[in-house]
Amino acid sequence: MEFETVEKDARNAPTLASIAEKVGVSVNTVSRALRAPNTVRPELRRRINAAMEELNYVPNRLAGGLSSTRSDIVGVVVTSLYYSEFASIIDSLQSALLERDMQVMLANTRYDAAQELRLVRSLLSWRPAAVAIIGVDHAPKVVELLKASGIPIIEMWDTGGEVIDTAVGFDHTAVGAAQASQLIAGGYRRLAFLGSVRENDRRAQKRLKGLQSAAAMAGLPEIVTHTDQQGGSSELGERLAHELLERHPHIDAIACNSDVVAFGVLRALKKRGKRIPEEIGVIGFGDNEAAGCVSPALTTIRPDRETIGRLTAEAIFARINGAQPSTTLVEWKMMVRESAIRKETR
Amino acid sequence: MEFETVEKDARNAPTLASIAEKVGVSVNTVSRALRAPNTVRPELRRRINAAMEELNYVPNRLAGGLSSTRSDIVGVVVTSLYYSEFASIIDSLQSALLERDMQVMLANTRYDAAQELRLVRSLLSWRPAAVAIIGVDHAPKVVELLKASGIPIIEMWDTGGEVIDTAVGFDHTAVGAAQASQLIAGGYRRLAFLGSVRENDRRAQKRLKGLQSAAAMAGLPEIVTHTDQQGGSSELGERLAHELLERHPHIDAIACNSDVVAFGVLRALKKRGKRIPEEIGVIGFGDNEAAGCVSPALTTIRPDRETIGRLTAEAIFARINGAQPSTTLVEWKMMVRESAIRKETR
DNA sequence: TTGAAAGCGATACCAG
DNA sequence: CTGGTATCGCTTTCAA
Repeated sequence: MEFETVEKDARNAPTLASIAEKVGVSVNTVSRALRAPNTVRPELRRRINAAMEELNYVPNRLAGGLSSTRSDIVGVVVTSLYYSEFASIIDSLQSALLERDMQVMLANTRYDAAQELRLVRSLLSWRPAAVAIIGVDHAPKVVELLKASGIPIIEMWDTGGEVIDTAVGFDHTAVGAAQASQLIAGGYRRLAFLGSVRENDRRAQKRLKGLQSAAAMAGLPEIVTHTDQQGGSSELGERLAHELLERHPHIDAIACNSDVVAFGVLRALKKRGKRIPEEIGVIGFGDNEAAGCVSPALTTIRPDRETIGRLTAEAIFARINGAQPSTTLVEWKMMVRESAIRKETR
Repeated sequence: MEFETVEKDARNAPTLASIAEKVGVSVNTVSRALRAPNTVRPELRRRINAAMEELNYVPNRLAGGLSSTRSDIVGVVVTSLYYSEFASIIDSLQSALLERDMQVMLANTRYDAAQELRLVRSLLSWRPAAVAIIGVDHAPKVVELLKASGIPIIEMWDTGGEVIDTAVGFDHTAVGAAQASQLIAGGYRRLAFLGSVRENDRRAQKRLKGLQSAAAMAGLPEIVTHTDQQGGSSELGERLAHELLERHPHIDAIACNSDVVAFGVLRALKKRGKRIPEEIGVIGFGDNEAAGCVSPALTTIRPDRETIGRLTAEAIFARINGAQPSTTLVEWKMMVRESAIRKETR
């Protein structure tokens, strides 16, 4: 007689085979009990489930993914995790993916193109079911890799230009134009654009372009821009605002590239004794959770992040089920608050 | 003579075998060229790299993970993605993990215990190299699963109590006590605690406990608490503050469970004509990016999130390399601003 | 320095 | 409804 001692250490997690053996059926049956329960006799199914419960069985999805050549991972690439810029997109995207038991694998490029390439490559090595990525402007190599992967690619947040596959976002040029219109309607004419604009932040560049075109069309003087590569923060906004007003004291409205920067701008203006919105107007972008809590309350633009996340998940499901690529425009809203209305507009 | 036509469609990504064949070596050699380059003749290595480049080879880490029984995935479990609460932890954790080419797989429980169990199980099915999870209070089943996994488990943000393996965080009871001390030092005596406190948010409960003990020790009257299960927002803060003052008009200081809620409290108080900080003081928790931008600027507590993320990554590396479990206390700082100093303290 | 062969833990197809 | 068997793409001994 022989004894077989099986060392069941932690790295020796139960497998389908363990539980098949325990129940006295084939591996195959156990696998089916998991994926297609009604192809297995109820009583057997019960015993199998009991065994899984008892052994604390956790399926190995690496194995599952390998053999089925798809992985239920969704690669998510964002350009920053600062503040709440994309958190709520990730939040809603993830919670929608949960319905299909898909996991988010997160990558953050920090607006670095080289990093983006590296991260995309890295994500693809997990054979994700889809990739959701911020922006529609990527290095050629990134586009090539994503296209070659053959999986659904959802570009989020921005739209327009060359879309790889499917896009869910909005037109940032229009947002910039809306900022201009709002300021003009508020009674301002000498506009400036200010904020943190990274080299690779094409969205910010589009917003600036929209702002400039709208100002030009309204016959306003050229827009003064004062930006910095450094990450957006209220400290940056404060510094930039001081510098801006030193050089261009005649400015009467400031469009900011983000709300957090705008917060700093408000602080700087108050320190300089400028009355907002009477002497100078301020508009932001993003609708930070505090935008309505600063004083004066900040007029800004609120992209519907929750919807972007949800529609991205839906686009992924649709594409996986064979739907055609598409581009979906998502709403944004002008949040009119106190900081940008000089005169009563009626 | 025979022709072999290999359909190279998207689902047919190049494998180690493809490039082995192309170069005319064994699969094995290619694999080593990738993982241990200096065990391969330089010239051969060059040809292999060239072939990989040409075919746009992306390794299949599902296969790699399966055969090596470890996966370079780090499961990260947070309780919320609202605002900036944990974004910066994720940010720094991820960027530190990148050095070892490890990926973050993200899960969000939204303070739901059942969801946490499901998500942890799901993460474990990817055979992660480690799991980093917010909090030290988990359902018994969650603890059992995490322990049984045999991988490093890093509990972040909180410390104390039963730690599964390793913890990187701070003592929330002490934070609550510090809020009390700060308010007392600011000249206030009739304190209230207000905010969004989910059933499963043990950290908030600890902070409240700390606040209560410190108040009791200082001989202050019992702390009035007014909380809600609903998610934290400035709207919630505003509503709760109004309700609180209706019922307890004598309150002279409010400790808030989060800055965003505090923002709403400030708004409510101003609407009610209360002068801050003269008539009533307010203190927050979290140091939201706008805390210094509201008026009056919010006194609050700033946990060092960036360090928590980085130390978590280091703890993961250390544990993988055989180091013992440990608990690391991370600093937090009282950010003294205008909202909580009634009298000059010297 | 290189290669052959045996897994890793599932899934898929085809019989029975 | 159930079970065998071949894969999936890579890592890992062990020889050569």
